[in-house]
Amino acid sequence: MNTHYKNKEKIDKMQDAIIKAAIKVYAAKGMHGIRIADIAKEADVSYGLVYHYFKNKEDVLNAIFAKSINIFLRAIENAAVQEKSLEHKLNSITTFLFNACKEFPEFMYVIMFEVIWTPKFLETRNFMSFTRAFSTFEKILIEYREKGELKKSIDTTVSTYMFFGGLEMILTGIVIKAIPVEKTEMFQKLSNSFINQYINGIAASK
Amino acid sequence: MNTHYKNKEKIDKMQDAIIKAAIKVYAAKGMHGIRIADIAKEADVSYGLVYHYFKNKEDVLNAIFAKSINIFLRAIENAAVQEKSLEHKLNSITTFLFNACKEFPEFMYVIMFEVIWTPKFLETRNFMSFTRAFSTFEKILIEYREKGELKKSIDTTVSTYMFFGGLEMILTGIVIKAIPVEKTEMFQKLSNSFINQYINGIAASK
Amino acid sequence: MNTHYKNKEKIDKMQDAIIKAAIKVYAAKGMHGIRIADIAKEADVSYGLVYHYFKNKEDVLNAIFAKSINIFLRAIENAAVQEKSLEHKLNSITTFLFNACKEFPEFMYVIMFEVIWTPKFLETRNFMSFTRAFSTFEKILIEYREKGELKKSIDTTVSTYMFFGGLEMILTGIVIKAIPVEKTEMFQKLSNSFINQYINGIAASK
Amino acid sequence: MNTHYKNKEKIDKMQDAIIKAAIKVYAAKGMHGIRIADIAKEADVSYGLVYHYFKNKEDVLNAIFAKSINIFLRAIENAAVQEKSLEHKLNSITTFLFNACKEFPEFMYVIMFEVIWTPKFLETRNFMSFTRAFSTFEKILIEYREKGELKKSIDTTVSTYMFFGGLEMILTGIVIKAIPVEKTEMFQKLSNSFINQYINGIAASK
DNA sequence: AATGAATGAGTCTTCATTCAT
DNA sequence: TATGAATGAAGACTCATTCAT
Repeated sequence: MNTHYKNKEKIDKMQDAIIKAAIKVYAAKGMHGIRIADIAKEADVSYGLVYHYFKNKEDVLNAIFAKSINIFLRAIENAAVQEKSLEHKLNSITTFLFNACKEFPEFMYVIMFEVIWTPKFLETRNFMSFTRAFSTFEKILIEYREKGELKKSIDTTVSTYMFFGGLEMILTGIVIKAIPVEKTEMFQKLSNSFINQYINGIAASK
Repeated sequence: MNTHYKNKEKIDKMQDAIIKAAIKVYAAKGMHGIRIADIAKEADVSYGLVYHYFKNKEDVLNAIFAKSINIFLRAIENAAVQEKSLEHKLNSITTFLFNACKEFPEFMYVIMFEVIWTPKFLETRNFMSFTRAFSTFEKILIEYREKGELKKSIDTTVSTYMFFGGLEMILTGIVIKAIPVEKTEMFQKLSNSFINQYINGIAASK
Repeated sequence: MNTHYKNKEKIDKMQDAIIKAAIKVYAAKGMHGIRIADIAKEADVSYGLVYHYFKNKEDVLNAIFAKSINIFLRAIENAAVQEKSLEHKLNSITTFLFNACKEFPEFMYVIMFEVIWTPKFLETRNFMSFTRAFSTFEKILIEYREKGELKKSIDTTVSTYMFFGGLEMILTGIVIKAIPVEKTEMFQKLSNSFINQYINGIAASK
Repeated sequence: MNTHYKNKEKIDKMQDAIIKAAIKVYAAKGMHGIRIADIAKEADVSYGLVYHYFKNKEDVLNAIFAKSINIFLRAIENAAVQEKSLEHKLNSITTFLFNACKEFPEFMYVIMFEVIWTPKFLETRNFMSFTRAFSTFEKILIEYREKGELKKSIDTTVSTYMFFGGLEMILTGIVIKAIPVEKTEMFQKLSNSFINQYINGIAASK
């Protein structure tokens, strides 16, 4: 009865293993340097097998993107719905991403470097994911501006871009080790500095 | 008058034409999608000729980078030496880059998307260029913090990354037309919003 | 029975088939005229497949050499260890090579023309093979000179070079059909003439 | 009046300079490694100029051969017509070639390695030159055999091949420095050893 | 006569993808 | 399922040759 079900599980597990391997290779060789043969070797399967689980290379690439981008979106959307202060919401986003950097640096490397800025992804439906993330965030800002917690004068679009741009650059700095992070507490310090400065920049003056 | 001199000029002109074509192709196809044949076609020369002016593909890529990165560095270093207020300095950088977006969007596209974030460039001597830009900027912040114009508490590294990250993201938004800029004045408005929020975030409270 | 073993065999067989094809092409077009595409066509495989079995063109060329030179070395070293007269030893070498000419003329053509005299092979480790062959042969001469069977006055180095040079030239003559060999017996006659004259030239006078 | 004549001279001089350069390149890079650009650089002219003096690459190659082979032929044919003993004749040939090795090693390298054994040259009219050299030499042997100075039993074809083969191998040994020749007298010693052994091998027993 | 910029055919090599086992 | 042999399209690069100056 559930042979079928079991197979489905197996397929999912295999696909996941291949995507994980693909992300590693992606991190090491970049979007265009990535080769099916390398992915297969990293996943310790034959390259022929990759074609059982994915239609073609493009399909693997899309899977990498889909898996990666979700981490981002979920963090933001989770934050958006919380009944908390703006600072809490921002903190929830940054903490999540800083933790990801700490725990899956390779993964974040891929998000930071390859997935986000590859023109290919910006043009297609993938772009929508970012658009959604940005507009979800902007809505938070608008909400808090209307509550009077943020300056009336701020350009929420600019503020949104500054948030993601600034955060991304710091994460990148960490990932490429231009910003050294020896102790775990450092992550929290960086996160706090970032949020403080960011909120100071837009908060309504008391 | 001087044949030798003329030839040198011709060569420079040709190299420049090829780099320009290369940047266009780069903008359209990305770092790895770029093909010598396309560059040649774009420059309206045979692909064999590209090899008269450049040793190989790598050489062309490096030339693109060298040409691109300079725009960035010069803007920052020019700003650093001006005897003006912090706001003026930041404005000088942003204005320069916003103008570049307006006048050479393709060019900026390349800088934003390909050159800056390509792992290849982050590893080698090219990375130094960015390091230099970042540290030049950080020195400005430190200087003004010591003058008492900025909060003692700011982490200048975080602030530096936020500046470049935020600026880059906005420029990117413009370049990919996610941020629509119909009128030229818009550039100034965006620039002002950005600088205001940025300085508000770090300025010492009066 | 053992799949792994079978694969190894298959690989060896395929490599050998490609080398054989390569030798044919080599014989027809020479060291530099040889093209991977031609080898593939001769072996009746796609040129992509050549790269499954060999790293690159250089690798194929080296394989040709390795296969070719061995025929030579073995003949000489086998002869050296035989407990027989000098005449027998020389005969053993010449017979072996004459037979090779008869049975694998293309193969010998490659050895004679391309492998032996290609500067590329003279420079590297390949040269060592020849050095070894020559010095193995010279040791035989020295041994027989000390036994008193050869003139004390002979310069064994010159004699060694004369042996290989003379033999090579005759083999070449045969291979390019400048020396016509209609009947098999002719080989023995040529071989005898060569050895007689050679030994007469160096034998101690009775 | 003799402007025309002068031009002819100039042309000859230029052609010769280019061929000399070509031989150097030939010696360094071999038949197929040779490039017009290299020849031009070696001759210190533009590569375009090569096409003023030679129709194409093939033409240059042929010129190299023609110039090279003549050295060989003249030595042999001069020897043939001398009214001297066989030993004298052989000595005249070997001395000439050993001297060439001493004085123009690059030149001889080309003859030894590239020109002689390149299949291309063996097939066409160039082959005739060698055929002629060999048969001229064989006629000398036949003449002396009839005079009773050489064994009736020798196979003059084999003897001819042995002469050229042995001589070539020794010259090659010298050219590639496998046979070290520190002092000039060494050449004479090598030459003597060679001729002695050679003649011993074929001379009628007294 | 002389130069070297310009051309493009020819080759090597890589790698996604297919398919027999 | 799983393997890896086999295929061939695609692209970098070389170099003989032409031609405007």
